[in-house]
Amino acid sequence: MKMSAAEEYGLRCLLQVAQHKGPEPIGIAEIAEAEGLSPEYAAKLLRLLRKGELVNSTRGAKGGYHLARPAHEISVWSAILVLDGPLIEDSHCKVHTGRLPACVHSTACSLRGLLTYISINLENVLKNLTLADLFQSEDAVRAQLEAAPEGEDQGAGGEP
Amino acid sequence: MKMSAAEEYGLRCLLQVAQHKGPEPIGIAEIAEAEGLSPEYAAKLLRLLRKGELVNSTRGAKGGYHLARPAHEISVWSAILVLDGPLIEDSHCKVHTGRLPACVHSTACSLRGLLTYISINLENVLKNLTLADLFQSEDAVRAQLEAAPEGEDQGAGGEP
DNA sequence: ATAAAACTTGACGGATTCGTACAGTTGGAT
DNA sequence: ATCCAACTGTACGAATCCGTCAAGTTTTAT
Repeated sequence: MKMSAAEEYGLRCLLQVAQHKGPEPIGIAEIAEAEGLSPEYAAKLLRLLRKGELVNSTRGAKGGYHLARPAHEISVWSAILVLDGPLIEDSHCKVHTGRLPACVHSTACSLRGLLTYISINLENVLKNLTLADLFQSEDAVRAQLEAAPEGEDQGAGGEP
Repeated sequence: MKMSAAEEYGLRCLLQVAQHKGPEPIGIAEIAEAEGLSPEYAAKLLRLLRKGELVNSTRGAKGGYHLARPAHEISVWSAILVLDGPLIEDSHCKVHTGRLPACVHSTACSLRGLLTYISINLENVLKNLTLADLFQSEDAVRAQLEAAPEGEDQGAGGEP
């Protein structure tokens, strides 16, 4: 139950894009410098974000990245999904023939229920937290999260 | 944000120990067979659980493992901590000289606030879920978790 | 057209995790 | 006392993830 490097640094890069002011897109060099990453690594992460349709890229001179949607419409949850995939795969308990009612493992797979719930819980919490919210300070983020524990919509969109 | 193999299989092995009936401890061979793991791998995971003081071991003939405490006093959270360590390390944002108010990263480390909150949220949810609760079916586990969303004590102990 | 800036892609060592293998130690049963 | 079941610990190859590198492609500016 750890956050992967791709998630952490990918999220940081995404925040750099979101934070960038001005009509011109932000370049990889600038993002990499701001986060202390190599330009190549930043590029790799940005590519992930682009494939996840969280950012768009402009090529050529004066090119760079910009958000695909406004910051307050991009949820932290969607970024995590793009950067690291889902917490629990559909194939977690592989069904052999297609007619297996319980998990192949002996403990009747109460673990699957646990994992599913953890995933749903996390999704509910992070779906309503947007990039715009993360601009605030550390304390403000915690306050924000605690104010809307679950299933509440506070003006953000999140997933399309 | 994935569950590691050690967490998953370690939890399964722990459940096998908890589920075992009778005064005699359960052996590695039996646990491994039940979960479809190699005896050596099961032994490795059980050793972790032993070091975390979640199980005790009896050596010699007729030896094996038994829970260190009753199943309803061992929380899923404590097992996850033992098997995979904390979600966020204290050293996550390393402080260089000891007087740095903000994270060394440029985005003022709203990420740390995010991570801290995710960790606390998960802890609150899983602290009150015990091994005994996991014996139930998948649906029952979800119902149980949804019934006690946060910060409620329902008779379990968890950490010593 | 040409050059320069910027992104794209695949491939590559190094580190960590996964699962296995094997030698060593402990302790109950005969 | 001896044997054997059972746990303990280290060491190892395989797979995956991390981060880097170099070659390639696209686009703007001159």
